[in-house]
Amino acid sequence: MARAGLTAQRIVAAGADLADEVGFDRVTASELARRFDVKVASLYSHLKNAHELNVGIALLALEELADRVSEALAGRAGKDALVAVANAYLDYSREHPGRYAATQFPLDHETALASAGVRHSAMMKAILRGYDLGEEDQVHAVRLLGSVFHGYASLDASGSFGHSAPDSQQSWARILDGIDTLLQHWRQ
Amino acid sequence: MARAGLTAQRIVAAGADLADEVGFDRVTASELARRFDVKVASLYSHLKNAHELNVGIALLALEELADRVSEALAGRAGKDALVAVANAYLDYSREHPGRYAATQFPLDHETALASAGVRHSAMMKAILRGYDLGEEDQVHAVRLLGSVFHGYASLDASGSFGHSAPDSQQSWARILDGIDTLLQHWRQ
DNA sequence: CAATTTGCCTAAAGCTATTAGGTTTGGATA
DNA sequence: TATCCAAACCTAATAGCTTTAGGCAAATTG
Repeated sequence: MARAGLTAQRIVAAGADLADEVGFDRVTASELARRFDVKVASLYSHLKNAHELNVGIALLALEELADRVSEALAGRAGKDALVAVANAYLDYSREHPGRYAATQFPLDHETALASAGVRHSAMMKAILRGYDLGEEDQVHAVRLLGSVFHGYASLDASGSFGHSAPDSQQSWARILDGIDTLLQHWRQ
Repeated sequence: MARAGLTAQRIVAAGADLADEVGFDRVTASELARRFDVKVASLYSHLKNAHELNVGIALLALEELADRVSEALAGRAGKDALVAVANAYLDYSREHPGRYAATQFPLDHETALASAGVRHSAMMKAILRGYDLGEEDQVHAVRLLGSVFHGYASLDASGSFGHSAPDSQQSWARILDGIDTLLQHWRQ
């Protein structure tokens, strides 16, 4: 019989698609095998185990998201940059809920250092160039941005902002206004 | 043989403890059965299925957390209230990571309405009494608070703020200062 | 103390993950 | 072109988790 042409890459990519369809936590090697019309064991020639599959999806998602953020950040500064990056995160989490969930998958230190997570930190700091913050305040501000972006995306995805007026988009705009103002006046 | 004295309540409570030990996503009926020294099938006389177990843990955690927040909020206003509530969330997520993760478990609309989630919304709004916000801005502000509290707790738990200086606690204080200021000047 | 309900058990089927070892296939090489 | 070999895929088997069905024993109740 013809070969399926499996690759760690292709399996991980299919896993990412599956995650967006059914949720990151429901990605199983069995289902992927079914989709490739292949026996489950065959996947294990390409992946050490299910954990490695999850890590792969996480890394893929972090890269994709970093690319989008990078694109959003290019040629922008100050509030423009803030809003563009914030929307890049929120849009990604909405378009790719499974992939976005994967970005939260805990990576061991070494893997994390080699991941696009590093680019994410750098880009968060880059946003702050438009605001005048000291070295230490930058760290605090990056943590605030991370919390707001991730927290909002997470609650938005879980439907917490569901069907109560005013709609989520308005709150998001208002919150970003607020964060912008806050960053401008960060120094007491 | 003597009976174990199982109850839906007891099983859910044990599940919550297990969640804190090994993570919410690794809570299994099998492990709980082992802990009660009982066969797995026996649990199914008390719980419809594994999903119901997860929902139970989520509801338990939401109640506990609401109690803590309520306690923190009592007799406080303005920034005092903000900080106390924020710390209630963060402390709970640190002391009970599994339970905290459970609070994020998606509940169907009906269950959510009957849950302590309602108290949480109310208490968030209560924080804002100390700040002078219009009806609509309150919704936006509640969403901001939710995002920051949850986002920070989530990233803190995942170790994102891990071992890089300055430590997480300082950022948290600084962020709450910022949010307080922001709420004071929310009206343009 | 008998009757009935309730609690827990045995048994079984259907998933998923993982490992070990065998066979086929397709491309490289002689 | 014939052969070889490594990679790709398979069969088979073990083990754990979930869920259902039906049975026996312990508690409760009259």
